[in-house]
Amino acid sequence: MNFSNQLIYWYLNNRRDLPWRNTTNPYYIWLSEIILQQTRVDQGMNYYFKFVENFPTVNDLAAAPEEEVLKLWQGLGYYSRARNLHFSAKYIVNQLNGVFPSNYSEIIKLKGVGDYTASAISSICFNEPMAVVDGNVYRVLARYFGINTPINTSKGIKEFKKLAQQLLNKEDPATNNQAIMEFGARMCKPQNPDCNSCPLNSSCSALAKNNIKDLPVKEGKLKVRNRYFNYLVIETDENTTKIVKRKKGIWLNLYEFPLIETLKPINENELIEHETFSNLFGLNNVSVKLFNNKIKPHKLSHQHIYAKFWIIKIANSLNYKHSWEDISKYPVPILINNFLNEYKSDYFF
DNA sequence: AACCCGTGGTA
DNA sequence: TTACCAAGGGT
Repeated sequence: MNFSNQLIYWYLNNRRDLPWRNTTNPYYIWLSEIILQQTRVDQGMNYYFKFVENFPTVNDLAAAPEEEVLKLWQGLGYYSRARNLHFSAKYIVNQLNGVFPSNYSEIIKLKGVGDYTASAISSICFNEPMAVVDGNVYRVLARYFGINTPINTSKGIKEFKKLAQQLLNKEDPATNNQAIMEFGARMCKPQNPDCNSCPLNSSCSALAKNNIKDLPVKEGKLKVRNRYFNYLVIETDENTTKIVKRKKGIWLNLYEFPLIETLKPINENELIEHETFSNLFGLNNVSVKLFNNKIKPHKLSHQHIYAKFWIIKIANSLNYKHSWEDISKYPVPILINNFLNEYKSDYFF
């Protein structure tokens, strides 16, 4: 048995029964693939159920306001996935008469769909012989064939795609693609792979050379940027506050409290003297109190955000019309959601 | 090519 | 605790 057929044989005896494995409806496969980008199955599962339930068809998704889509996506991260998903749903309904594209070259035109996702959908739903190359495939191929080309270079991307395509079982690309990914996720894991019970252990290069921990090779290291956020949590006499929509960068189109970002941590006096602060409150009589004395950084892939939540009490409620109950309807970053849960738990539970 | 975009699990 | 990184894609 060749490499791919051994993987398929293993897969047919070891596959998990996942909800998106019981359908070839391209809309559902698309949903699952977008949700699972850079996301573990355990983390994405409930989101898949939520999306299928709230948007049973691509028409339902297209008809929803973006805020509703982002709210359902809240907590999953990489929110451009949700924005692109929604954009592409509208494209399918308005430009393609609601018919999901049925081949690789049309599928990859969808926003948020790259080579991996187009290969996955076209093979699983339409039996098109396009090999998927995700993190699992890089790892399995690099180890088994002893390839040390860095996987995050254009050379590596081409090399692994070509090899995966050569290895692909063209009779059953759907099963082959899912087999190699499942194999990478559960047998040839990043740490502590189960080499003892691996069906390929007698011919694996990395096992023979004892360099499993060095493969796959990744180039460069991402640098983490520190940012200092000062959120202005307004409390008016009428029990209202204010949130605003983010217009750029991280958490685009999600909501947060009015923000003053600084290059270094600042204290209360520096906050009050800040230009943005005086522009907002002018000569109004406000009281300021820091909610979180202990600042725990909110860690993203390449940013550490040190957020202070300043409670601003003000009599005038003219410009601050959000009730605290309303805020739970808006999509917010986890950082904001965690604060809300601590600060106004009465309203949310 | 280099950088940006989240959150949570694991060792 | 830090570091890695997960069914990647856009610019």
